[in-house]
Amino acid sequence: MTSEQTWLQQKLQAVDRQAFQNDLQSWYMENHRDLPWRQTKDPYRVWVSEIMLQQTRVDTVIPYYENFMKKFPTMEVLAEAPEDEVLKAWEGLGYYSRVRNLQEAVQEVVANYKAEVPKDRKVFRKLKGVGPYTSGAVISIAFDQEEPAVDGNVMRVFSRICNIDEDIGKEKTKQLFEQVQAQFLEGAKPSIFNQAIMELGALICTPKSPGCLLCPVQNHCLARAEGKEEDLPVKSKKKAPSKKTLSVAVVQDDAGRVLLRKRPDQGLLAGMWEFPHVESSSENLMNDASSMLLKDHDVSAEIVGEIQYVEHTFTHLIWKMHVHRATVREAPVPSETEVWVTLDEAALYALPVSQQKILRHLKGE
DNA sequence: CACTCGTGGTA
DNA sequence: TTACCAAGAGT
Repeated sequence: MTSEQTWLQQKLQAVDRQAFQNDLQSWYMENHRDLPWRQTKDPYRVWVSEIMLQQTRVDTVIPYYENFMKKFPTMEVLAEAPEDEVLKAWEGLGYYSRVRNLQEAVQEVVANYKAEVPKDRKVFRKLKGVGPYTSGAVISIAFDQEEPAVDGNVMRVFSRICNIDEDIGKEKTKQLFEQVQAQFLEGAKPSIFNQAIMELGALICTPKSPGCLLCPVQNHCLARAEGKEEDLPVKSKKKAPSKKTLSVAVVQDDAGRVLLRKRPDQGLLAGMWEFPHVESSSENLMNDASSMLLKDHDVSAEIVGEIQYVEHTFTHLIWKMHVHRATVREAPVPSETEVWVTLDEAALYALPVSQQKILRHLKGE
């Protein structure tokens, strides 16, 4: 036995895991929220909910989930849906690769697994967008298998319960907590237990000022016993987002239609639609927009001037957008990645929030 | 490992 | 206003 395993065993032996299970599961049965995806064990629905919930709040997800399941009630329907329609259903939810990967994975399941979600975690794990957490979550919740599913809640709760001060930002730490959770899972009701840990993290064992006085497992908590609950989990700080100055062109033809283009299918905002823009220095905004339009869209336009300034912050990036109006007499022929549309029609395309800010401003003028 | 990849809520 | 956060995965 390695020293690491010995260290872990000491941590685990300090907690009565049997009693912990009982107290936690009883609490969950009495106190859990009645969320839409908890009304079913359909693995497809559980899967969709887990993808949506990645890095996203429950309150945000609920309306998207309802709409998505209404539009794509089965894996067959989602598999055959046009990608633009799927992206539109995800508009505003962020991390758009999630839904592109989900559709690709669902297509794979329909084609190669008789439209049934694989019950083997390792098989399910191979699908696009299904990582260490999601594989365990869907398999344990939908199929009630004893598999760990380590998310931020799980690491926060167990770091406090077991007084573990490893940096939860590290990949290796996540693997450590998979071992911890696997130990706690033994003899539990997997579907209940895993959801209960996450529910506890969401409602009681919160990042800031945890509700220890209301906690069903406060008597099992090593951090609480030492008054260290506010100091855990340990998490390294993220670096500040970098800034980019963009020159944006709202190109309008004689009929009042504007040019939208589709972003590449890789990288930031993949597959979403946008007003054409180019990274620019703040001194050459007009010229850079003009040459971008000519080079990328074969459009010779007259840039009239700046009509809006918008800042939009991503997780790791800040766009400082200088929006210009430009006019052309006759719109060129559209392509796969270019459309000329009225402002009302523009709303039918999947637009990220940054572009919705611009569109709203145009409509308000 | 470190970085990319969104958005809206909160202190 | 800044900073951090919320059921992570891909590269």
